[in-house]
Order: sequence, then structure tokens, then C-alpha cells
Amino acid sequence: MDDFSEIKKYVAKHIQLTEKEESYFVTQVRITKIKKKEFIVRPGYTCRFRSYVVKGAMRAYLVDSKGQSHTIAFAIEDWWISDMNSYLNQEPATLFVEALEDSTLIQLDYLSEHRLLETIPKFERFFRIVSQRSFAFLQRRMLSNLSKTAEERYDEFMQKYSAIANRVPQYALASYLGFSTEFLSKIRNKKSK
Amino acid sequence: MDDFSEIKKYVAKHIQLTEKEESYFVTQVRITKIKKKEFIVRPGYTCRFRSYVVKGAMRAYLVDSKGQSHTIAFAIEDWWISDMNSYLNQEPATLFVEALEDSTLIQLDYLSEHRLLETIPKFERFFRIVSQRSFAFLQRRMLSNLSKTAEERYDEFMQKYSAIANRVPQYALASYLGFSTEFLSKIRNKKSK
DNA sequence: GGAATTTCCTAATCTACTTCATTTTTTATC
DNA sequence: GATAAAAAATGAAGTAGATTAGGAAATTCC
Repeated sequence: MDDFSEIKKYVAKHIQLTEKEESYFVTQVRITKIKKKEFIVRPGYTCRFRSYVVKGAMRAYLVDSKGQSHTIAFAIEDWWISDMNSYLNQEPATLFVEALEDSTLIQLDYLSEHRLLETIPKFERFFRIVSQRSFAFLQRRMLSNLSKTAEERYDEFMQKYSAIANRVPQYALASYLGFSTEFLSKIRNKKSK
Repeated sequence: MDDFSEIKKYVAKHIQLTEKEESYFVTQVRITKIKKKEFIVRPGYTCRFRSYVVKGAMRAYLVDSKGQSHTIAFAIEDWWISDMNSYLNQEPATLFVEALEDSTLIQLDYLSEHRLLETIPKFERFFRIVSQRSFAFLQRRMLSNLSKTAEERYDEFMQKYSAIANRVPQYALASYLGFSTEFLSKIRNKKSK
């Protein structure tokens, strides 16, 4: 079991590669180990990679003009993360992407991705499927934010993503769900009675 | 200038088709005319199409348990719309998709899309790009909702999408931005002074 | 072109959630 | 394992935005 076995399985869920293609794919990515609290993306610097989490937990967030943080995404094992606006358009990032735990990532460079798409067009399909799913996911989240109360969103998240909720700090979860950390405390306190 | 000329241009922005391929593409879609206030998607029925707006204005929204509407998307000329969760997974819709004006749509059926992807793999690339852009768009909207006040979101929308804001009813705009129609009135009233 | 329906406005009251300030608990570090 | 630093809890006071209810404009439609 090398570090690539997980991502190979992940890719194989969506497209079938020959052994040669799989080997080529592996040459186009790199493994990065990162310590808790370190960043792989910072505002102002162009995001060069999309990152697949082999092990660990990551968080992407925006710091607004008042200094408050807003979490746009979490990623644990088998999820992707990056500042997609920065990566896709190769323009300066607006987000921080930070490790919440010591983590192992597989990173795909922007140029490598394009080489990969040229060389193995099946990856067009792969990234089509991945981004369609991401879109559908985000649309559900958006609707949840528009239509539910803070407590309802909390309940929903705990039910669907308890694996994430139990691993990330509470301030990060609150800022993902769209309310203050104090209010999350209140919700939890209320429930524990 | 037939009804297909716009969508052909749209496709050509992302992929290059031969004349034959372009003709084949056109055989896989259909044109639908729809009157204001009619629906192309309703909760409970599986969404069979993704729809490109040739002319008109559309709105996708959720009606929550309290009977309130929440707009997840608008589409005017040159935009796509559908209930993506329903369409991609071919499961019952949760959304309404309604015409805000008499509209002309080009609709791509789920099965036709898959035939198209088999026959002309370049469309894998096309839909990859389209959905990546949709994802990036939605992520910016989500961040805006998490980090800005109602009035700031209104200002941002008016600046970026005044073409949409000026064509849709105010209750629809308010429910897209995530606040009540009364509050939108208040914001507008305040600005007119 | 007049009635009906839908959309929009206004203003008072209300509430879900924020902000601020302090304390307690947990985690990291040498 | 003591000390520092970060995270979480608690409670009081404040506010952005919701709700309710009424009426005024627009639109639609026969």
C-alpha cells in the first residue's frame, strides 16, 4: 500500500485506466506532507495545486474586512481542496487553505493537470464528474443556508458529516455553518440537557 | 440566424467542433417554448433536461416547510438552468424551475447527453469547463452570503448582475440574496434618499 | 378599460443571532 | 508537569433582519 493507492481507487471509481496510464498519472502528481497550522494557499499568491487528502484534515477560509473568518470548505481523507477560483483562473487567491491536523496530500499542479488532460482525455471525464458532484454538493449547502435556521443546519451537518464535525475545531464549524462560535456553544449546551 | 446559433457560439467558446459534429449535436437537443409562470421542473418529478436559455428569464427555487421560497438560481440568455441534483442523479426533484418571462429554451435530455458524450468525447471537456465555472460561481456566492450583510450583498449583485436584477421580481431577488422582500424594500428606500 | 390579482411599500413589533467581556477548559510546549 | 496559549463556555446587552398587517401601485386578463 503506497501513498497513491487511495487516489488510484478514487480515480478508478469514475474512469478506467490502463496500467500505463495509471503510472503516467502518478508521475504528474506529488506528495506533500504538511504540519498542523501550516498553509498551502494564502491570499495574494496564485494557487498552483488542487490537493487530494490522503490523510489528515484541511480547511479553506476567507478572512473578511472585519477580520472574521468564514469557512468555505473542509476536506478529510478522500476529499479534494483548493482555492478553486484562484486555481482554475490562475489568479491570486483570496482564501487561506490550512491544515487542521498533520496531513498528507497528493497535489496536482495546474500545468500537470493540463498535460494530463492532453495525454489521457479520460481525465476530462474524471474532472467533469468530480466538479459536477462538487457543484451539486455546494448547491445543497446553499439551499440549506437560505432555508434553515442555525440549529437546523447544525443538526443536518452533525447527521450527514459527523466524521468531520468531530475532528474540526468548533470555531471552524460555526464559521462553516454561518453563525458565531458563541451561538454554537449555546446550541450544544441546549442539546446536552 | 436559427434558434441554435447562440448555443453553437456558446459551445464554440470552449471546444472546436467539426461541421458534422455540430450537426449531430443539434440532433440531440430540442427547442422548447414556455410561457411566463409555467414550470419545467417540479418537486417529486425527475428532472429530465438541462436547459439553455435562448431567450427569456428563468428561476429555480425551493419551497421550504413553512411555505417560503428560496431562489437557488436565475438564468437569462446564454445561461443554463435545471435542478442539478435531480438531473445528474436522475432522482426526484426538490426544486421548481419556472419561467419569469415567456422563454425559449434549448433542452438536452439526460440520455441524449450521455449519447453525446459517447459520440463526441470533446463534450466531456465542454461540460467539465461549464461545471467548473458553475462551481466557482457558486463558491463566490456562498462566501458572499457567509461574510456580507444583506445590503452589501444587494450592492454587489446590482453591480455585477444588474441585467438580471432589472428583469426579475423583487421577491425573487430578495429570496436569492437571502433576506425578506420587505427588507429589500427598506434597502431600496434608504438608497433613494 | 375596469376588475381582479399580483407585486411592492411602509411602519410597528419581535426574535434569532451577534457582540462584548469574563471565566473555564483544553491543548501545546519546553 | 508546569506554564503558556488556544479554544470553548457563559451571560448580558445590542442589532440586523423577520414577521405581521395594512394599503398603494402595477400587471394581468376578460
